[in-house]
Amino acid sequence: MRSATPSDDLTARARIRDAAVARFGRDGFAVSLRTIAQDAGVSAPLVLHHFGSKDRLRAECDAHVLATIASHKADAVGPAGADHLLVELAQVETYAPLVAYVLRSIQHGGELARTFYEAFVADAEDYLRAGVAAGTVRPSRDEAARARFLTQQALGGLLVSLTLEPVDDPAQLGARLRAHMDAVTLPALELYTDGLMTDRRMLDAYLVYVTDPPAGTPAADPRPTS
Amino acid sequence: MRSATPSDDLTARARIRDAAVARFGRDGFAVSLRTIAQDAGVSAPLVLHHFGSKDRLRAECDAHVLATIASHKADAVGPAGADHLLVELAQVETYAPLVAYVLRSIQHGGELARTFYEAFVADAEDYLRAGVAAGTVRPSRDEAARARFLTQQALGGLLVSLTLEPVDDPAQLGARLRAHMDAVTLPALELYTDGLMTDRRMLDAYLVYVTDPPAGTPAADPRPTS
DNA sequence: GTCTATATAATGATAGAC
DNA sequence: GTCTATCATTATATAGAC
Repeated sequence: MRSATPSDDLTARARIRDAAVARFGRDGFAVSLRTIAQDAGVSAPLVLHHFGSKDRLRAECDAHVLATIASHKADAVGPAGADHLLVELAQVETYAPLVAYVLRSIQHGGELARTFYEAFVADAEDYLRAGVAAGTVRPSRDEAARARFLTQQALGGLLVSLTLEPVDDPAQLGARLRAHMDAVTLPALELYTDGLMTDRRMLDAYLVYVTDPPAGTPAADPRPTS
Repeated sequence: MRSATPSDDLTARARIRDAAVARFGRDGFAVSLRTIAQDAGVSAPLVLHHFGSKDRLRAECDAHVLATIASHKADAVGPAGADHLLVELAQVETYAPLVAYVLRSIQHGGELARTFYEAFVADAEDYLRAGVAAGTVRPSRDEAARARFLTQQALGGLLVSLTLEPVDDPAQLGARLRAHMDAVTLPALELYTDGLMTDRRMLDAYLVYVTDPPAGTPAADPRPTS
């Protein structure tokens, strides 16, 4: 294994790839190849010599980020949901750019985003199932929908927070995400512990509605949309 | 009052503005002025003649969307949160492009996004306060943080869903958002009614931690981050 | 593998006729 | 107010020397 020190002691190809991951994550996918080349200390055409096109460069970044995070997932997995994993990973200086890239990816959509999202949903489902089995988590009438819902909201909340108040210095991403967790932990734990409502009327009304829909109204389909 | 039929019987300036709102909402803010001009049935330089620059055109779109939605908010306000308002508005054909624009705006960040977000948070705070006063909503240890949290998550969930599975035909935005609500209602109502946990241990542990933080650890600041 | 020089296409913006 | 013609800039991408 090599030292994890960035940019030193890497093939130009890898240096370009890392620079691209960092820039894409920092500024979005509209950054020019020139900027990336400059970051990597090479000329713009060399980027294309190695990767063929901007799209293929991005695809390679996707693959690299996916593989790297997947391989280090086992380490970081605590009692966590989708957002927790990202927040914890971002604390490690080496992984922060990858986390930024993942978040940019989800913000913009695309294949990698869906892949990560589905993996997060699957993780959540596992974690919730274990909780239900252990008796610490209440069962749901639709476990799959709940896992999807919780993941979507947690990830979305993180994204909204980060989009509306962007991180200027990439080195501060970890601190920024930690601040987000700090702001969110109390209301989240309150909600997860006691809920929001004082009675069951709304839930009961919905359950009646969904089993016996009023005429002319299509029955609500509890299948996931995304 | 004029008929609401789009594109007909409007000054060129207004037609351009509407075309820009629709295009920006549909394809994002990277669309070219030429495309917008074509949609409006005018030449590209005329767009600049009327608005000066692309940035000022976008600013005008922001202002128009904000004013229009604000003026029709009173109508649509039911027992709703941030997302509910947008979903309901998107059912009305005339407002769907404005909703798409707002969502794009939040996805990309910027001034309008923050303005809308803060308005949504304020609405949620009002609505929750009324619920607490009426005895239908449990009180929170930090009402402001809870309003922010719920708004952020609801809006973020909507955004993630829409980003990962984008709407192709703009006319279907309303149906798409309704499908999102359908997928989300059951788990949301379950969570809001019964919570997620079967005991209070995690919440109690956090409350102890936050009032008496372990040495060396900075006390968590429950202030909002965004 | 890496560069300089260049081709090509698209964008925001301007000039000036009508 | 609206157009056509055009400019300056920037983007991705290619050709070919070293």
